[in-house]
Amino acid sequence: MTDLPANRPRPILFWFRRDLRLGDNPGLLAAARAGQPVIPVFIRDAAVEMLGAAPRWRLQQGLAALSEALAARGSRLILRAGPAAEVLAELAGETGAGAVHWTRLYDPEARARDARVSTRLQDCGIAAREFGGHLLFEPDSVRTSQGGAFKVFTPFWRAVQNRALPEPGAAPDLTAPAAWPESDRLADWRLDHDMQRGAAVVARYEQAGEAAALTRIARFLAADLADYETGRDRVAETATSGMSAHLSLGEVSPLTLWHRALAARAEPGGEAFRRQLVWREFAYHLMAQDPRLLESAWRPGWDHFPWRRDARAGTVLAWQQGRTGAPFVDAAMREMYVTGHMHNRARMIVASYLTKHLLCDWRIGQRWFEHCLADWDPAANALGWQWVAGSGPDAAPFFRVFNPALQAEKFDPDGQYRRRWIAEGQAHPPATALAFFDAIPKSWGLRADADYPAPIVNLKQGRADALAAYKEFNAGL
DNA sequence: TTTTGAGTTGTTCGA
DNA sequence: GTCGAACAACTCAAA
Repeated sequence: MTDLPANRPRPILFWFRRDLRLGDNPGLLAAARAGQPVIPVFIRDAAVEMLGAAPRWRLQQGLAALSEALAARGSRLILRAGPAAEVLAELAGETGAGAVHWTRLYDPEARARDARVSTRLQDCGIAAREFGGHLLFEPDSVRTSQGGAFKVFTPFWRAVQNRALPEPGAAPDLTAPAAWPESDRLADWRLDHDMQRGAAVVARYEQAGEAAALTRIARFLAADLADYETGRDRVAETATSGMSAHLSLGEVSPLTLWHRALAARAEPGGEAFRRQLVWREFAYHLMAQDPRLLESAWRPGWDHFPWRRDARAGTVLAWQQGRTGAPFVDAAMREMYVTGHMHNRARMIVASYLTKHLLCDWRIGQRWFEHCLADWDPAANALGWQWVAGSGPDAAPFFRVFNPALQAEKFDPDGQYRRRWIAEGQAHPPATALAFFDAIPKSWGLRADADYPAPIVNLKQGRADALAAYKEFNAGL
């Protein structure tokens, strides 16, 4: 950075990570308001390499949308690959940038990386500034009366439900630098590579980007919020907010959703929806408190639960491939494979089936979801699995075993959801059910015109076995 | 320090 | 069909 004009203002780098939006992005707004050119950058670093196939594909969609949104405002998204500290230091050198802004993240890998980046930048005389925006409440701002961290959801909810929150920030105008640095081409990154045959199928069902998020939430608020408490359980309907992937990549901020739900004045649904946003907060607070939430049982002793091992490997495969013979479970697993999403209630049912009827370690399910879910989020996924398995904070009691058949009667009474995703046995299966066979690897050897598989486990027996295993485990705890 | 009330989403069984 | 109880005890959070 020797030959830079001395009189030109030094640009600010804005490092996008899981905040792929222009509106209500405090770090971006601060950069724009500083009156200097802003250079938006996304880095393909180890955190991107570690993503599962579906979330990495979804990231590509999100980056494409962000890039387009920036271009529409006369800006650009600069793409670079490599370790973030090196890339940012280098980019600052090329552009003469004096500061880097980004939005704070909370998982242990991101925190360690961001600490390294800060140090490296400061060593180069570049300011590193971190902003909030991924959460409604910073983890250390929600405390019990004794100053500790909440471990039960309801008191956590009560502590925050009436808090005044700032209004979301506007999408800023971004001043372009005198010259743009080089950028990789998004298509060359091939972030869709691991999806193979599935990428084209999932693409039919996914709308990525900030504009899509705002359109969808507007529809949800107008049509489904008032009846959210019961509507969100009917699995064949599109009565949920559909915000999970948008939130995961930060295409919309939780603050924006919070305020729009309040403004909609649709109770009691509005409160139920805000509770769901706070569940996301709760997961992040627990992860920030103890990152081991992501990999081991939160409840002491539960890492020694007698999960079944290799003898039942075939059952895990059947679960993953949607051929357990329990129609609700199979429909849900196929929905996930085809769309990259699974209805919230269905997630509980397939998780209960895996951990209880099949007595498989919850981490097996956690990893498969990490591979398949476009909306994958480290904190929410870990908490969800531990909650169902019984090893988590505020978890469901172990004897609460979902019966897939009964759940289907209650929440898919006319069988629409099951018919939508299971082709076998239907004379004219819908395109959704057939799409599964286009998406799966050929090595699975499944055919739409085969017979629907027989149950791999008797529901009554599976439940009894799970309760017996739990009882024995609990006696020795 | 002790006490008290409560805790996302279920199922089954018997009256 | 409907309803309440049992399923287990334990930990959390506040008074």
